[in-house]
Parts: sequence; structure tokens; C-alpha cells
Amino acid sequence: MHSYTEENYLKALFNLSADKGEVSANELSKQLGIKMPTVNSMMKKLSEKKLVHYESYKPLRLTEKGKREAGLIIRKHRLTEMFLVQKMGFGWEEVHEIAEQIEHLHSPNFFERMDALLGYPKIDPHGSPIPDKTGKMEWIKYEKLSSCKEGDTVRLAAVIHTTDDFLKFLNLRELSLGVKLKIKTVEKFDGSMTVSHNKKGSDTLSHIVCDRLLVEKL
Amino acid sequence: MHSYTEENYLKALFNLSADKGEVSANELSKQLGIKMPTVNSMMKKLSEKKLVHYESYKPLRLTEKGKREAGLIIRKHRLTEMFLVQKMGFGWEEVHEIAEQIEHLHSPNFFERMDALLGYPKIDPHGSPIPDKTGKMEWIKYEKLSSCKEGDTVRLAAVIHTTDDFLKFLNLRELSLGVKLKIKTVEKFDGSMTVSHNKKGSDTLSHIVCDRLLVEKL
DNA sequence: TAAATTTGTTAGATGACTCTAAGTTATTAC
DNA sequence: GTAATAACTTAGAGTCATCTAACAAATTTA
Repeated sequence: MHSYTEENYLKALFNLSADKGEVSANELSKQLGIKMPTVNSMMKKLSEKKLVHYESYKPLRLTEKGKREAGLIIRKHRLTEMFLVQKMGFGWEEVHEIAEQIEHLHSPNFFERMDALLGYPKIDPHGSPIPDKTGKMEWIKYEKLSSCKEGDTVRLAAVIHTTDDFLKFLNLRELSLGVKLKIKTVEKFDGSMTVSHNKKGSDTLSHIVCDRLLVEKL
Repeated sequence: MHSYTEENYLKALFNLSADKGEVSANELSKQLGIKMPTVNSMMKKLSEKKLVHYESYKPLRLTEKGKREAGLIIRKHRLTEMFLVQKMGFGWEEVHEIAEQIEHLHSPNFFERMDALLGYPKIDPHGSPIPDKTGKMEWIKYEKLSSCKEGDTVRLAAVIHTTDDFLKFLNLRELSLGVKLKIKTVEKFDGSMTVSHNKKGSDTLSHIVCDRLLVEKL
């Protein structure tokens, strides 16, 4: 098994390299809040363990094995988040910190049971896909709300770059996963949108907000 | 906060010194599977932190502060065990290992929620008392089954020295907390007992078994 | 009570993870 | 195409929790 520390490096590598498939040591260092030389030596160690492709002065890439192991940690994180929300009544803004800790538990039984009690969910409370038991993650291709046009009707499917503050902001506006939104207007000069929302009236959302909301067109 | 390691020392000290109020470094070392010199230096460290009374060549004692902190860890352990059994469907023989890990989580919210969902239980699935939020534990004085006499009718209230094997042994005989037992015979030469048990016929239990079962006389 | 045994202590080393300081390679900006 | 800046690497040190080896104190045994 890997140490708590190694698991955190793997997870960060996985998350940061999600798009390009590679990360700079510098990004990783910032993400983890750990100084470059420390990251550097850990990369050599993970490279020894065949979890990371490491070459001097080159970007970092997870090996297939590394991706699998990282996927399994993220699986535990997301199952936990789902459990906390669905079975323990936490809000989606409260679960990240707890899941950061529970994801490191070593107990196949425990996560197996969570999974079963939840009915084998495919997504977490923020709409992110839960990797399967082999660590593989199916990307669902949603659109950003920011790329939609006036008149579109969409369903809120996922939230990215989730922070407590952002999620609380969405709570206040009753913007939860699944809500149907109709785009009334899109401002040219700042990209903000006015959307109408089932029961409530309409809300104006800044471009920054719209860029973090993933939707499914209806 | 204390490290994972320190918490394990505190917990072990608490459990081992439950009766006499003190433990030898040697016992502690054996319990934790950690060599004496390591234990010795950790005791000095915990003494610095005012968690343990340490004097050369004297038995170890937890300070009041140490007892409180240990009690809080045991509280988390036992609440977790209760949650795993009551809310997640685990058997009482499966929960110890998982709780060993969860007890170290730092999230007041999480344990608060568990406690509430369970309805503020006072005992864990093995009948051990759950310390309160200040770390204080109320001992309930049950009798050992081994000290009961022929003809007594008792209710099984708690199990001590719980190991997987012992709990599985009890499962097979449908001996769960709360069952009513009537003591038919007590063998003079080996202290084994024949007890009859609600629905089932009667079972013969060795002295070793009877010594690990705590009962309430009816 | 003296010898043998057990228990406890000190000293010094190791491995995991972190850091700072200083040097090297790439990249960016005139 | 240098010079400046940013990114990366190396070297060396510190902390935490662990170990082994060697010694000292306490306890048990004969």
C-alpha cells in the first residue's frame, strides 16, 4: 500500500493532469502547498514505484498504474461525499473536508458497503463521475453554462472548482443539480447571464459563475 | 491536536490502566507492538505535553488531561462502531478494524452527526459505555457470567476482550446482547456452565467464555 | 542476600517527509 | 540573441517515530 502522503500526491497529479495528461512540478507544488524540492524528490520516489513518468526538466505524467491507483483514491473520495450527503444529511458544501480524510482509509469492505447502500452511484454530489472499481473514470461531456446562448433551456448537471463559498452561493440561489434553467439574456460586455429558474424568478450570474457550471442542453 | 501516533498511545494507556489507574511501560509496549525504548521516549514526550505522569522506573499514569483526550478518542471509536452496526449493517465482529481508523478523523461535525443519527447512544455494539463529549466515561457495573450461580437468570449486557474469533463464536450460538440466559448447571472441576437460551436449547460454555461475558441479573 | 531475570533507560542510527540555500536549465522579454 | 525571470535540481539539515545495542535498576528466585 501507499502512504497517506503518496496518496495525496497521486490524487493531485490525477486532478491537475486531467485535461493535458501532464503537469509541471511547479503546479503540483502550489496545489499541495509543498515546496518544489520536496515535490521533486517525491516524484523520483513515485517514479521508482512506477507510478509517475519522471524525466529531468520534463512535465510529469502518471503511468497507467499511477492513474489506476489515483482513480481508486478518487473513487473513495467521491463515494464518501455521496454517502455523507445522501445518508448522513450533510450539505454538498460540507463534505469535501471530511472526504479528504476518509479517502485514505484502508477497508475495501467499508467502501463496498457504502457503494451498495447508495445503489452504486455513478456521480458524486457535485456531478463529478465516480471512478469504477478498476480506477477508470468515464468522462461525461457536459457544456459550460457560459458557452450557452440566449433562449437555451438547460439542466444543471455538475459544478466545477467547488469551494465552500461557491457552493454556499449556489445554495442561496437554490441552484442545485438537476434544476432547469432558461437563459433569458447574455450580456455582451461581461458575459453575465440572466437565467430563469423553475419556481423562483430570475437570477443574474456572472461569467465566472457561468464558467463553473456544467449543463446538459434540453 | 495530537498526531495519529500519540492518539494510539493515549488510547492504549487508557484501556490498559482502566482498572488500576496505572500501566507498566512493558505492558504498553506489548499492547502497541512497539519496542520499549520507543515507548519510553514517547512517554517523555507525552509527559512534556502534560498528558502522562512520567517518573523514571515508575508505572505510567494518565493525567486528567490525558484521560480526557483519551476518552474523546474512545468516544469516536465507539460511536463509529455503533454507526457501522446500526446504520451500515456490519456485524459486531467486523467493526473494530474500521473504527480504529475512523477514530483518528478530525471533524467534530462528522461525529456530531453520527451521534445524532444514532439517537445519542450510551453504549457501543459490544456493550461498552461511550464516553460523553467531555471524555468522561460512566462505568456500568455488570457481573461476569462466570461469577453467577446455578438457577440465576441473567441478561447478556456486554462482552469483554472482544476479538473477531470470540464474536463469531457468539454469533454461531446466537448469543447477542440482550438475550436472556438461565444457568442450568455449573461444573465444579472446570467452571464451565450449561445455560438455556430463549428459543434455542442449551449451550455449554467454558469458563474462559463465561469470564468474558458480562451480565445483568434479573 | 546474592544471582538471575525482567523491566526500564540511554545512546546512536534509520527512513519518511519536510525545509532552506544555492546552483542549473528553460523560458520569456526586450 | 542576450539578459532577466521562472522552473527545476542538488545538497544539506531538521523532525518524528521507529529501531538495535548496551547498560542500569528493580524484582524474582533460589
